[in-house]
Amino acid sequence: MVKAYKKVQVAIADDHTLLRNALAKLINNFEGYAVLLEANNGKELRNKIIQHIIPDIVLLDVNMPEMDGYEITGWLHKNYPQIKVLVLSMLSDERTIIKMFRLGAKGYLLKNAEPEELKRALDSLMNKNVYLSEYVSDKLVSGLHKNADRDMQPVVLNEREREFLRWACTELAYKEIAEKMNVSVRTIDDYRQALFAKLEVHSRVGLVLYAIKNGLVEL
Amino acid sequence: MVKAYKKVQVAIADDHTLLRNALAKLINNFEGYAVLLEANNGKELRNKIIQHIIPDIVLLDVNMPEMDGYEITGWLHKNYPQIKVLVLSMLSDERTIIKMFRLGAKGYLLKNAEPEELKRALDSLMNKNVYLSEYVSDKLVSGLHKNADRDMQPVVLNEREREFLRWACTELAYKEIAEKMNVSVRTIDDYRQALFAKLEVHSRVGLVLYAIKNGLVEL
DNA sequence: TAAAAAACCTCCCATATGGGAGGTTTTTAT
DNA sequence: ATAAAAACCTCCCATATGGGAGGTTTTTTA
Repeated sequence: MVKAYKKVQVAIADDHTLLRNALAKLINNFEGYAVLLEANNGKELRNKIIQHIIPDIVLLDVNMPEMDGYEITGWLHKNYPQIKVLVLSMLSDERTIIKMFRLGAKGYLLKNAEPEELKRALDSLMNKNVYLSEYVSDKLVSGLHKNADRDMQPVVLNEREREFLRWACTELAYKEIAEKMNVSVRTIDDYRQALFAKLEVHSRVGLVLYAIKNGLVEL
Repeated sequence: MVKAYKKVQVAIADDHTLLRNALAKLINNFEGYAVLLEANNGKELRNKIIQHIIPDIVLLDVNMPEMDGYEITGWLHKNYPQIKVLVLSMLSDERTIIKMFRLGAKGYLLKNAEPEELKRALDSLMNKNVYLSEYVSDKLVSGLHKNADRDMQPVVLNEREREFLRWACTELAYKEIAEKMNVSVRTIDDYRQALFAKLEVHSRVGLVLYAIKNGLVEL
């Protein structure tokens, strides 16, 4: 605390209070870093930044209520491009990783990383403006290889499709879903086919998995 | 560090290294508590305890690879009943909570709790041998109300059923799963029926939802 | 205002899924 | 040693699901 140089200011946004606080402690113990602010979700983070509490680095959970990691990353990239976003996630799928980098993230860290890796990531972000673990680099490269186009533009669902998707994550048969949504079973078939195409799945289980992975349903 | 009295020895088992380490820091900062050991999963924790590294309290994640929270809690309760288990979970469904308490857990904490609540929980565990947050008490009571019998005895799946359940959370058809598991489709039907009965669902979507809610599959 | 797309529909068909009645063999527990 | 259970199987049947060809009506957008 008697250091003369200015510490790197870190912001943490994560709705898991326990993890967030613990992370803050961890980071405050890192040489040269200090936690400037903590937020429960993207909206809270944005509000504080708007009030001129400007961190150098934002440590961000992908899945948050109110304003998730995607939104806030996009907003930061647009309005405060100098703030470096380090994504902290439990998910290790290509899509999420690629999506976050496209939105402007500078690094991606899995939640089961070692604390040393977090330190390395922060250092790398300050020195080289980017952090890529071997694991993430692999995912990025192989991901870019595959579908240069489709994976890049985020999937957009309309309200009707989202509603159907939520019902699909239910033990109701399509016939029953049709009744719930006041349409014929055939229309449900159309929703299903549209979603199958958009989400690149071919079964109801695929729909359920997508919906859960992307937080479109409550568990 | 110059305290005269003996600190309460805490063990942490969680596969999220970052959270685990951070939690350790947090707890080491609590007056009167010290982290004795950290483990990546239940099996690792068990091995250390067998080697006579005996904590007073175990802080346990429900969802871990190798040996999950359920197994290790049952094992601890049977072999080291004096060790108090505090469950740390992201899930807040009645079933999980009730299951853990039946298996011998002494407290249940959500991962988005405040650090203060963790401190309170630890204190309560040492003083009163139990910790119930208001939230968890509610869930317990309402849960007990409903199905006094079935919900109480924890659902036990065997290895074959768990394997099938993991495949069920896949876009593979049962026929393909049968090939993967080297059994006939009819045998798969048996697994399915057994699971439908045990988990009280009646569709594949129900299986998927259960598996995800209970952390039996990786997302 | 014309074209496109979104929202809804009918009829058809193959395969997947869920459910029931029965059976053998191997493993586990008493 | 014997009973129970777990693990595996055959055959049958009804419904659910996934996929295709085609159509009307309303809303959006160029």
